[in-house]
Order: sequence, then structure tokens, then C-alpha cells
Amino acid sequence: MASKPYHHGDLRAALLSAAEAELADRGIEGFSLRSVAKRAGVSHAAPAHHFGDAQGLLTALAAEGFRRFQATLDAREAGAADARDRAVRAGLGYMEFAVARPTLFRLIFSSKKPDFADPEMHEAAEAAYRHLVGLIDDMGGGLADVAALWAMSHGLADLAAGQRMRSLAALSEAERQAVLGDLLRRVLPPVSPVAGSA
Amino acid sequence: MASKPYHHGDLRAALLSAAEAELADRGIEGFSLRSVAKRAGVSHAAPAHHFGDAQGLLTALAAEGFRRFQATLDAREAGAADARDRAVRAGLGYMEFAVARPTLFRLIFSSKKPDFADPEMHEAAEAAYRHLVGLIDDMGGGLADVAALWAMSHGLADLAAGQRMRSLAALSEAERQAVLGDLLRRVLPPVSPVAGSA
DNA sequence: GCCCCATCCTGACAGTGTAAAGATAAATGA
DNA sequence: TCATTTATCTTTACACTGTCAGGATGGGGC
Repeated sequence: MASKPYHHGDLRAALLSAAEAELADRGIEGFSLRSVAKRAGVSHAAPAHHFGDAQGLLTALAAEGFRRFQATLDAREAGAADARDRAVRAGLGYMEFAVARPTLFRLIFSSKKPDFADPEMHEAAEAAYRHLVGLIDDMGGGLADVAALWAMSHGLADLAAGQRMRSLAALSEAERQAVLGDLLRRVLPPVSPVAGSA
Repeated sequence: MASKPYHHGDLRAALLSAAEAELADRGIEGFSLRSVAKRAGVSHAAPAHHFGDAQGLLTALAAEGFRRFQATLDAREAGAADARDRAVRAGLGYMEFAVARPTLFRLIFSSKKPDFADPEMHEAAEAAYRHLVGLIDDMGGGLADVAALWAMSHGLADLAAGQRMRSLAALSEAERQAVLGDLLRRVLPPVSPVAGSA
């Protein structure tokens, strides 16, 4: 291995990775571009060529984060019994991502630093929204039901990311999943009367 | 009036006011202590004496913001017909505050800059939580119901603060209130069978 | 083999938060 | 009343930040 070649090879990916680590360490408000560069082992001005400015880096990271967010939901939805179960699993995935990567979650949903008009970013956000609408559509719900599932999932996730909901944190993993599932089911549209059981 | 006395008179309050304006203008991530001082017409180091550092100022502002947040809920709850109505009104007040002062809302709920261990801040937050628990208590609900109302209110509010929920923004004020009321009612515990009407 | 240019570095500048030390005026106490 | 203490505010300085301009390096196209 060359000890320190002038050209990095894949600096763009390395910077994104370093930026994510930096974000997790110092939080989104303590984020430093120079520190990211140092972490990646390059000069402080190196990121400029790949991302323009700090906003460019954070925008690229946010777009990547959005796609991973959606991937987390998709993974959870796999193996769902029906449309309602899939919606509940999506909500649990929403929370799972927020808890696992709180700062990345906040970068995507509660920060003004990324440029949301950026095509890549915009497309990732739209795809997630279309997916959510599809979930509700599959159980015959409407716009209000979309808002209901989104708000409940997002509220739980954001409070969890900020470690505000201590009552839930005290539960065991199994108990928490059960309670959260119950909360999510509350907001789903009533079961279709045709297929209603019991 | 003296054109520029050496002593301000009530610099602490003036700085808090300037900080809130600064927050609204440049956002929480673009917040600058020197800019706040300039806005208040004093030197850049003047805030240090009253608040220690930037975190001190933002902590004081967050505590004040938390009390105003609770006041907004209280105002909305006044004149409620019953416990359920009061809970719904509290949720609408939650959103009202988030929409009216998005950056202050984010400072309180989604920022790491304020010191949440600060006694004044901690008490303001605890008071708001006790109030929420009281709302649910009055209708015979439990911890899960507290989480439900909080998560739904917070989710709606945070999405609104970030202008993420466009479908609701398109509605008229009356329509929006009706939809939001419906969403909040979904998460409340079932009506007590004893007093259940119709 | 030569040149172009993408890539990365060095140096500079304005702006940031914070600490130290000085200036001012209000409050205190005799 | 007047000297002294104390609270308040300013000035100065330093390390750090993001961004820009210009220079160094070396891989790829011809």
C-alpha cells in the first residue's frame, strides 16, 4: 500500500463516511468541515472540489441517508402478513432508523443545512413519500390516513431520537415493540367492513 | 433619553429578545452570538456577563420558550367541554406553537445546544410533561395513552414546523382544524363505557 | 511522449466563540 | 459627602471555522 499517494482514489466516498462519523460524534450543530477533512486525512480544502461547500457535502449525505432510511423501512416490511401489518412495520422501521442514527435522522427531517431543492435529495424524499402513500392506498385509506400514519411514526421517532420518551425507554425490547405496534394501529383507517372478521 | 449610556438598564431581557429575533431570521444553525450582541447594540462580549456563553443564552431562551409553549396550550384548553376535548385542544395548541415559532420549537425539542440539565429548563420541561399526564389521567388513560397523544401531537407539529406536510397546508384553516382534530381523537383512549352516549 | 485537466494542497481572509484585562458607573458604607 | 467596592460593559487577543485564489501533482487522452 502506498503510504500517502497524492490522489486519494475514492475521496468522495471517504469524505461522506467521515462526515457521517463526524455527525455522530459532534452532532449536527457542532459539525465541522475542516474536522471532516482531517478525519479523512486530506487538507481542509479538499472537500470543496467534490461537494462545493459544506452544504453540498451535507446535501449529498442527507440524500444517501434518505435512501438508507427507506431501505430500513423496506427491510422491516418484508414478510408482512397484510397491508395493515406492513404499515405497522414501516412505522417501527421509521423508529428503528431514528434510534440507530439520530443525527442522520435529524439531518434529514429537522435541519435546514441540506439543500432540499437538490434533485438527488428531492427524488429521495419524494420516493419515501410515494412509498408511504402506497402503504395507505393498499388498505383503502385517504390523505388523512397518510397524515395520521406519518405523524404518529414521525412523532415517536423524533421523540426517541431526542431521548425524550423515557417511559418507553424503560420497557424491554419485546414490550416496547408491542406498545409501539398498538400505538401505530390506532391511527390506521378502520378495517374494511367487507373483510372484517370477528 | 440618553443616547447611549454605558449601562444598558435591562440588557438581559434585551439580549433574550434579540436572540429570539436572530433565531427566527437566521435559524438555529446560523445563530451567532456576536450578531445578537450587535442587534442589541452592545459589544460582542457583553452577553458573557449575563449568560456565561452561547449555550447559557440559548438555555435561558429555551426555558422561556418552554413556558410560552405551555401557555399556548393552556390558552387553547380554556373552555373545553370535557377531558377529551381538552386533550384535542392541547394537541392543536402544540401545533399552533410549532407553526408560529418553528425555530423556537426546534430549539426546545430538537436541538442539543440548550443545557437540559439546567434547573430552570428542567423544571419547565417537567411541568409540561406533568400537564400532559394530567390530561390523559382525566380521561382514565395510562402511560401508553400519554405516549400516543404526545407522539401524534409532536409528529404533526414537527412536520408542520419543517413544512413537510403539504397536503395539510393546502386545506383551509377550518378544514385543517377539523382534520387535525380527527387525527388527534384517533389516538385517545376509548370513551369510558359508563358515560358513553349514543 | 506530450499535454491537459481532474485532483489535492498551501495560504489568506472575514467571521465565529471565548477568555483576559481594562473602562465606566452604580451601589455601598463610613 | 466621598472613597471604595461591585456590577456592567468594552477592548484586545487567540484559536477555530468556511470559503476563495493560486500553486503543486500526476493520471488519462491524444
